[in-house]
Formats: sequence, structure tokens, C-alpha cells
Amino acid sequence: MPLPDLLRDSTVLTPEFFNRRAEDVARDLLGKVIVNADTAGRIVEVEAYLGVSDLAAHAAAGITPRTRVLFGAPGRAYVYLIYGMYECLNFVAEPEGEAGCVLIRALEPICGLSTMHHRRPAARRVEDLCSGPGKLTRALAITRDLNGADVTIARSTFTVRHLAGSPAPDIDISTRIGISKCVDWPLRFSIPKNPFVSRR
DNA sequence: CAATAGATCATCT
DNA sequence: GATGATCTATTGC
Repeated sequence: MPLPDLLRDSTVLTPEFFNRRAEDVARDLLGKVIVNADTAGRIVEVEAYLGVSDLAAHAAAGITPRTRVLFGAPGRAYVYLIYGMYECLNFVAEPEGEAGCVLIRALEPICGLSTMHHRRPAARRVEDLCSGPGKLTRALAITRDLNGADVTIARSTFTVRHLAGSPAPDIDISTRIGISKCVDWPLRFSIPKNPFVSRR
């Protein structure tokens, strides 16, 4: 298994971590590591999506077959297809019954780089492998069959981890990308000057 | 460099 | 039937 020593001293994030306001979960996810089978990446850019009052969020539509997971237990993956072509990965936040999630927008690749390159032949540079929500799901082979998956189970192939001793990073706050409603809400968070963040 | 067209389909109106 | 929480290739300056 190509998941190396880097992750040996890591702890899997708990349901309590996700059982908070989506904005807070989003900020605290920066610097954490997403692990899926043979690849892993450090989270460098996220966006928070809130409940029914957030018209840019899928949860604004209320409970539908697609948004059901958003209103459910925290610590689950919410994966959906966008533009008929790309998958987007979110983690569900807020207590059960309240909607809210965090969109993962960019990762710094840390494990399985050659596998990622194989899955994303269009990426010319390492910085292009996971610098966008549709790019990183392809690089880590995250698809809709992971929708609803519990990422807080330690002995699972798909988890989010905290690296022992890794400090809380600085945080840039900006507005969310690619939406047409609530465009001024300051819910995009990224690690300052990180080269793996997506481009506007 | 910036701007844009086209790919492609699940979801909701 | 219209619309995206996107990405890539291509065009033009």
C-alpha cells in the first residue's frame, strides 16, 4: 500500500468535528488531509455552503432526493455531478436536521502523485492536479458512489485526517466562486499564497 | 496574457 | 426544457 509514514501519526476527524457551523468546519478543514485508497491531498481551499437561507446552496431547495444527505448526519460525504461531467466533493456539517456543508476546492497532492497524473493527463504541472473541485475528485477517484459515505470511520479507505503536530494554517477569506446568488458572502477560505489553490 | 465555446447529464421546474 | 458550486482547448490580442 502506497500510503506512507506521513499518515502513520494521523488521527481521523470525528463526527464532533463536523457537528458545528459550516463556516467553522470550513476554516478548520484547511490543512487537513483527504485520504482515499491510493491517493491523498492536503486541503488548501474550501467554501462553506449553508442552509435554506443560502440561495447559492443546494440546500436552499429544501429536502429533495439529492439534498437529503445535506440535512442528515455530519461527517458524511456529499458528492454530486456538475455540468454533466465533473464530480464535486463536500463534507456535511451542522447537527442532524440542519443543512450545511463544505465544498473542497483544492488540494496539495501528498500521496500517489503518479496515480493522479495518470488519472489527469491534462495536468502539465503538479499544481494543476488538484487545483479545482472537478480536478481533485478525478485525481483521487472520488465519484458519486461515495455520496453519503461516513468519512469519520478510522478503518475505512476514505477518511479526513489531522497530521500530528501540523499547525493551524493562516487563512485568507474571500467570496465564493462560480455562483450567481449570495455572491458577496465571505465563505471561501484558503491558505495564503499557496500554489495549489485554484485560479479565479 | 484574456476571453470564450463546447462538452454532457442529473436534477428540478 | 433549462440549468449548473467546471474544465479544457482554442482563439485572438
